Amino acid sequence: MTRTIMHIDMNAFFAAVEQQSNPALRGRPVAVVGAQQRTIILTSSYEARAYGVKTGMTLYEARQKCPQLQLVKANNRLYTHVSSQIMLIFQDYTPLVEVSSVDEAFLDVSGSLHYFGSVERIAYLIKSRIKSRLGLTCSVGIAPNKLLAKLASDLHKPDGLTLIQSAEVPDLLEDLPIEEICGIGPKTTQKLNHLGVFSCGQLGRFSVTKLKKQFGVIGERLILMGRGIDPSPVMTSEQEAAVKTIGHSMTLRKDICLREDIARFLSQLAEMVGRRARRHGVSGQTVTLTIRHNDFSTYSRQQIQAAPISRSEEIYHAALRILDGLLLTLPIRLLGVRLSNLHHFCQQIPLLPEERRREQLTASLDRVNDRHGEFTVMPGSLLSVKGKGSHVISPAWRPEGIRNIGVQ
DNA sequence: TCTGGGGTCCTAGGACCC
DNA sequence: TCTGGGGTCCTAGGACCC
Repeated sequence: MTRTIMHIDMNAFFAAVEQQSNPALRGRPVAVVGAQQRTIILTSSYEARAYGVKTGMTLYEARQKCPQLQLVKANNRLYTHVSSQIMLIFQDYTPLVEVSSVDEAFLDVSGSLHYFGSVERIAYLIKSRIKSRLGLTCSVGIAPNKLLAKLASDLHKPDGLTLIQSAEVPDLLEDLPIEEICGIGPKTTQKLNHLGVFSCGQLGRFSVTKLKKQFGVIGERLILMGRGIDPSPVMTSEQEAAVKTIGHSMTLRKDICLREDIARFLSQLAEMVGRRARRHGVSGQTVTLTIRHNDFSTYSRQQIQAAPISRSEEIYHAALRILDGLLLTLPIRLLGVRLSNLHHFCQQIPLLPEERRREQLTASLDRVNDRHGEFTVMPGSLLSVKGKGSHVISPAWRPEGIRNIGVQ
């Protein structure tokens, strides 16, 4: 059966939200940056993009490109709040909503087409509601599957609406560069180019055997990608697999060397991880310590615990044991603590339909929050203890207000 | 005062067991 | 006077995404 999948991608989301909440920023080159000292460009407005400012750039680089760039520190509470309002709008058009990130979602509208007349009508309604209620634009892609819907939403930005019909897929893909496909990154592109594959058309016709030899399991998927085939369903938060790892890491304001400094940060990271694990109702048996040195060399070491743990002190001590087994020679720039091998230790089964719906919403918002690291760490500078000069990591940031949003 | 943070999935190699 | 082979688990790292 032919499906109708919609991918909705908010345009320059963080920057657009900032411009919306502060009119002085409208029409100007704006970049949203992390709250930490050592940060990068998280998102930039279209005005800033015109100067070449891009996600991932250092502040220095961005300022070189655009000296009058307005830098705004990320206001995660605001973005999550706006995001949740957008996700609620989607629910009015289909229950099959997959929240894939804070500013993106897939909708399977196959079953609701007849209520609204056409898929274009649904797209129009969604776009105009987001625009009038929140003042934001989005790009909508419509196609028979997620892969193509995602591709479609990328074709026209900002404020785009792109429909890909099954019949036009071969023509569209024939000359499309492979790197346009979600899932084919720089390394894979490079390897494929080396094999003489540059377009999706070429990829779709390439020898499966050769691709499997070079890429393993991915090889088969690559062929399908080249042909625009993707049977994966739109997964609601209910259907989605349980979280598999919970971790926090942070680039420190200054590089550190002393064990007591390292230990202090580890205890804070362990607390953040533990708190989140307990909130999820899970404990984990594997603890991983990640270290990045000032030369950017990065490595991780893990240890299996005798039994699953979720208490912060236990996670902390596990991380410390790993640390004490290492020979450190360089200053440390980043520390990370991760809990995996997770087991559920309690189950809640909401019974009432209302409760159930609320649970579902909470779960998707949790994902919105949890998937984005920049939402979880507050600036150490804001919380540092006066006089002591210590860097203090905040508790995992959580939008308290979110749970109070009416579900109507 | 150059380079974030949250994840998922896959793989290669080694340990270990039968 | 020789050196199997399958399976599973674990570890560390890499590719990729937002």
